[in-house]
Amino acid sequence: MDDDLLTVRVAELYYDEAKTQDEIGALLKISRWKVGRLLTRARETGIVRIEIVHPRARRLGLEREIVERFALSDAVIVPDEEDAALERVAQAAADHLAALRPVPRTLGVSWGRTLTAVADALPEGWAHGVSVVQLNGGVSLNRRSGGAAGLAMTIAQRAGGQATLLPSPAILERVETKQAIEADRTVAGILEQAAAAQAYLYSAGPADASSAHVENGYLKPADVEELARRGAVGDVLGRYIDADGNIVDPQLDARTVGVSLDRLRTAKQAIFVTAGSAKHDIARTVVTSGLCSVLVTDETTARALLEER
Amino acid sequence: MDDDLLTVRVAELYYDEAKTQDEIGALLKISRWKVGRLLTRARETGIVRIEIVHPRARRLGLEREIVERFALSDAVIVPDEEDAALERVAQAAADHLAALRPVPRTLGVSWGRTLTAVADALPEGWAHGVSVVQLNGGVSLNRRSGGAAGLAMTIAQRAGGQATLLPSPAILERVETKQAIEADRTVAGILEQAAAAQAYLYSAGPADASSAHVENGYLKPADVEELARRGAVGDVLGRYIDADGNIVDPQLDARTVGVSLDRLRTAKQAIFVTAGSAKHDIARTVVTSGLCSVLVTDETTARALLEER
DNA sequence: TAATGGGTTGCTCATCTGAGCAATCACATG
DNA sequence: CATGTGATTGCTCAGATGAGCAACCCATTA
Repeated sequence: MDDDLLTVRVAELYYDEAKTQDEIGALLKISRWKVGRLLTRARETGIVRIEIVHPRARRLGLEREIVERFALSDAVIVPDEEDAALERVAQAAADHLAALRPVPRTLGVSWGRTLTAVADALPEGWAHGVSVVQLNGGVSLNRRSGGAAGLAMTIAQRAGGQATLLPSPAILERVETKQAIEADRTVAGILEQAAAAQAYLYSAGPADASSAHVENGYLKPADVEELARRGAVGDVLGRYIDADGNIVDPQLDARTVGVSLDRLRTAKQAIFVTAGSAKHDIARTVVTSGLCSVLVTDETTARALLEER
Repeated sequence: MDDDLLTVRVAELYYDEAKTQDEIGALLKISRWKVGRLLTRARETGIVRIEIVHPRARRLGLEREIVERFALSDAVIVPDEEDAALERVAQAAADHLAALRPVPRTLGVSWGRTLTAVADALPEGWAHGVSVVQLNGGVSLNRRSGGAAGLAMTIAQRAGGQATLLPSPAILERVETKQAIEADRTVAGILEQAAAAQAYLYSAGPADASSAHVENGYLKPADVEELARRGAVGDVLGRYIDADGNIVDPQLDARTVGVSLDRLRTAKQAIFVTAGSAKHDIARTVVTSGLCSVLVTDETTARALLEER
C-alpha cells in the first residue's frame, strides 16, 4: 500500500507534470530505474489508465484475438459507446471499405438498417469506379434513398460507379415463381454479376419478429417463430441458418432469391457488419461457419464471441 | 477530420499496441517525426487521455495554481470521487501531515467531522513523539473516541505522543464565565501551549443549521441564521467570520474559548482541511484572508476557489 | 512575377528510456 | 548457522524519443 502511494506520486510527476524519470528519482530519492519500474507497474496494474477517446477509436487487441480465434483475414472492433453502437460500427465499416486494397472493381451488397448506416457513413469519393451489385432480393424497387435500392445507389454514387439492382422480391410465395424470376435474362445476369463480385459487404438479421423480412411482409411473425423453433439463429442474405450455419428450411430457401451462402464462404473479401446484442447469435454463426473473412462490430459483440460457447 | 483519423490510428498503435514510433511510421507510411508530432497533438487535444486511478491520486496542476493564486506554502488537491470526497481529502491530509518536515513537536488541532476523518486516516506510527493540543473548546470531555477529545487522542497516540485537551465548552453563555474559565491556571496553560504550537491542523464549518455548534447545543438555529444575515460565511475554531475574514459578532466571539484567529495567520504551518460544496464560501474566506498556509481539499472546491469572485 | 510569411517536413543531436545482466538482499529451510 | 531461492537493486548499453533547426511548400500580396 505504501508502495502504491509511491507509485501514484511517480505516475503523477511523470504523466501530469511531464518530468523525466531522472528528475522524479531525484525528487523522491529513488533511483531512476526504480522510477521506470514503478511506471511500468502502474501501467500494468491499471493505476495509470491510457484511453483513446474518439469516435473512430478501435480495439486493436480484441481485433487480434478475434482474427486469431476465428481465422479471419481481418477484424474491426469499435469501443462500446452508449446509444451510438450502430453509427460507430457503420463508420468503422465505411473506413475499412474505403481503405480496402486492392480496390474491388465490383462490390456485392445486401441491405438493411446496418448497411444503410454504412452507406451513409461513406464519404463522397471513397473510391473511384466501383460497381455495386445487390446480392439478394430487395424491398422497394424505386431508386430513392432509404430502401435497399437507395443504399446500393448511395454506395455506388459516392464511388463514382454504377449500381446494379436486383429486381426481385426477397422471398417468393412459390418455388416456381422463384425459378421463373431467376430464369429471366436480366435477373440471371445480375445474379451472375453478384456471384462474380470481388468483395462482399453484408449484415445479418436475428431470427425474431424484429426481422426485416417480417417488417416487409415476406414472412409472418409466426413463420419466424417456427424457424427459430427449428433452430434458426438468424438470416444472411435472406437465408435462415442454424447455429452451425446450415439452412434451416430448404423449402423456404428454395423460394429465396439471391447469391448462395457458399459463394460468401469462398469469397476473398466477405465483410460482415453487425452491431447490437440482438445479433450476437447470428454473428457467432457467421464467424464460426466461415461466412465472412472480415468482421466489423462493436466491443460487446466481440467479447460475446470470444466467450466460450 | 481525416487527420484526426490518422492521429487515432497512431495513438492506438503507440499506446495500445506498444509499437515504436519508427514501426508506426513504416506501417502508416509517414515519417517517424510526424508520428511523434501526432502523438503530441493527440495528448494535447485530449484524444489520448491519461488518468491516474487511485484513492491517493492528486491534482498537481491545480495545486500549483492554488498555491500561486493564494500565496500558500502548499496545497493538496484530490480528484473528485463520487461519495467519498471527505475520505479522500482526509487521507490526503493525513499523508501530508505524516510527511511534514520538520516534524512538529506540538500540533494544535480543532475538531469536527473532517478532523475526525483525518485522525482516522493517520496510520499507527505516523510520527514519533508529537504533542497534540486542542485549539478550541470541545464537545465531550471524555477520552473515548468519537468526540473532540477522542480525535486529539487518536492523533497523539498514533504518533506515540500526548494529547492535551481543552476542558471548556466551545461557547459560554456569559462573557464573565468565559473569562473565569480562561483565568483558570490549567486552561490558561493549555491555551498558551496551543498558541505556541509549531503546526496547526483545522477545519471550518459553514454558517448554516448543519453547523456542529448547533448540533452540540452551543447555538440555536436562529442564532446561526442571524449570524449569516450579518454576513457570516462560517466558523473557524468556533469563531464566525464574514467573507473578509473579520469577526461578525464581537460579543459572541468574546464568549468563545480558544486560540485567536490571528495566531493562525502568523503560524508557519496552518493546515486547513475542507471538503464538500457546503463549505466553499468559508473555504474561500480562509484562503483569501490568510488564515492558512496549506490547503487540503477536493477538486471541486479548488476549482470553485479559482473561479473569479 | 517576385516577395512574404505561416505552416509543415525531414533531419541532427542530445537526452531519455527500457532490456538485460550481475550483484545484492530477504527470508525460508535444512 | 549455512544455504538456496526468488525478489530487488543498480548498472551498461543500445535503441527510442523530443527539441531545435533548416529547407520547403503554398497561398497571399505587392
